[in-house]
Amino acid sequence: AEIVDMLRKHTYADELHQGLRRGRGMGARAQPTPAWARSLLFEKAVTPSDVGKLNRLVVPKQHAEKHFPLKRAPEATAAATSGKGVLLNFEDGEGKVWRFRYSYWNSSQSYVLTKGWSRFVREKGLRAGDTIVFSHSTYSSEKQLFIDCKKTKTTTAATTDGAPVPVPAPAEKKPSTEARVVRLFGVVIAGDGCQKRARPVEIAFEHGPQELLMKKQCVAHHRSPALGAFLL
Amino acid sequence: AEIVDMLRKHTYADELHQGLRRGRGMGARAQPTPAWARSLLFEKAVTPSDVGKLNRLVVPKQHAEKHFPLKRAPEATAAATSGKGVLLNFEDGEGKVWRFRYSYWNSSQSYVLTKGWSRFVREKGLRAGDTIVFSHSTYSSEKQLFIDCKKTKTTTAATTDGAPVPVPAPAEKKPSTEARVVRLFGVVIAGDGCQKRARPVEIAFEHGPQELLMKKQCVAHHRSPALGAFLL
DNA sequence: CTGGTCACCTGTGCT
DNA sequence: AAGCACAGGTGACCA
Repeated sequence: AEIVDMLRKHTYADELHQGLRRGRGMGARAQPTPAWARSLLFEKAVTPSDVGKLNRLVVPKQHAEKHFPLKRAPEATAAATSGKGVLLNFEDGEGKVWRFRYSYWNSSQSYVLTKGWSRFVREKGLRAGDTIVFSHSTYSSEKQLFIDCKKTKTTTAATTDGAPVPVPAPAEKKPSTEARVVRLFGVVIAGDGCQKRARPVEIAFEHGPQELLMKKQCVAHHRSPALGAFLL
Repeated sequence: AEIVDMLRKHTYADELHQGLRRGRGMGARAQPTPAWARSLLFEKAVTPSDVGKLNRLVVPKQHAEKHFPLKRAPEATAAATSGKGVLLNFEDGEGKVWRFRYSYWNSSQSYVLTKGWSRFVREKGLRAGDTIVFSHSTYSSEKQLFIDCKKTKTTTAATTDGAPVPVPAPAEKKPSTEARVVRLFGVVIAGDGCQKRARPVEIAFEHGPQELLMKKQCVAHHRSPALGAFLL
C-alpha cells in the first residue's frame, strides 16, 4: 500500500531527484549521459494522433511489453495494470529529465504515455513523421531510460498530412532591432505607432464558413464586459 | 470512518428523509420555503459543459470557498478535500430537495457538483446560458440551502433542442464613463489614444445578435498556420 | 453491456 | 507581463 501511494504521489525523494537533475529553471544536467553509454531499445515514427490533441503516445505493444516495466513486479501489477499506471523518467539528449505516466488502456488494448507527453511534444516541436528514439543505460546498475527525437528535414518540409505549419524554426527571441508590436491572430494590432490599416476586414477560415474553426463559449463571466464589438 | 461511509452511501435515514420531502414521484413539499426566507449567495450562468455530458457543475472558486462548507470541519477536511467530497442538500422553488455530491478536484483546482447534477439538468430542462441561483435560509438555525434556475427567455420558444444556446440578457455591465479600449494583460493596447478608426467593427455570427455574448475561441490547435487573418 | 460517476488532465483566456 | 481559474476533455470503474 505504501508503494502504491508512492506511485500515486510524488515522494520527497522524487522531488529531490528531479530538483537535482533539473538544476535551475530550464535545467540542463551538468553532465548529460553520453551516447556511447546508451543502448537502443526501439524507435517509433510518431503519428498525427501522437502529436495531436489526444495528449498521448501509443507505445507499440511488442516494444512496450518487451522493454517497459509495467508488469514487472507481480505485486505491483494490480496497481499498474488496473488504472494508474506508473511514472517513468526519461532523460533527453540535453540531460533534461522528462516524467511521463505510462499505463495500459484496456479499452484500446494499448500501452500509452499520457501525462507529461504533450509538454514534450510542444517543447521539442515534435511533428507527425518525426521519430522518437528510446534507449537505456548500458550500465545495468543504472536503470536510466532515454528519449530523443529525430526531426524530419524541415527545409523542404513537404507535409504529408493536413498539417502545414511551416516550422518557423525555434523562432528565436525577437531581434532587438525589430519594432515591438502586439499581434493578435498573427496580425499586428498595436505597436509601431499603431500603423494605419490599409486593408479591410477579412476573416479567413480553413474549412469554410460553416466550420469557422471557432468554438463558442458562454462568456456570461462575472466581471468581463460584454465584448460585442471589436474596435481597433 | 463510519461517518465517511455515511457520506458515501445513502443511509436509511437519508432515504427516509428524502422520501418524506419528496412525497410521491414528483414530490412537491407541502410548504416550500418562501422566497422572503432566503438570502442570495451567488448565481452562475451555466456553460455548455455544465449542462452537457460531463455531468458536473463547476462552482466558481471564489463562491465555493466563501459559501460552501467543504473545508469547515478540520477533521473532515482530509476526507472532503482529498477525494470523496460531501453530499449537500438543496431545496428548489417547489420544495423538492436535490442532493448533490460536492467535491474538490485537485487536478483542475476546482470545486464541482457531480453526482445528482445531471438529473437536475435533465428534469429542469436546464440549458447553456440559463442561470442557477444559490441561496440559503435567512434563519441561521436552519442551514437549508436552495437552488433555483432562471431560464433564459426563449421568447419565441423556438428551441426544442439542437443546441441553440440562448443567452442571458445583454450585459449591462459597462462602466459608462470608461472609454472602450482593447486590453491585453490588462494593458490598453488599442483605444482612444491609438486610434485611427472611428467605427467599431461589429462581428455578428451565425445565430444572430443574441449570440454575441458568446466568445469566439480559436480551435485550430497546433495545426493551422497563423490562422488566416483577422484584420480590421 | 451500457450509461452514470469518479478522479484525473490540459490549453486557453482573463486578470 | 505570469499565474490561475475553468471549460472542455479522458479512461476506469461500477451498478
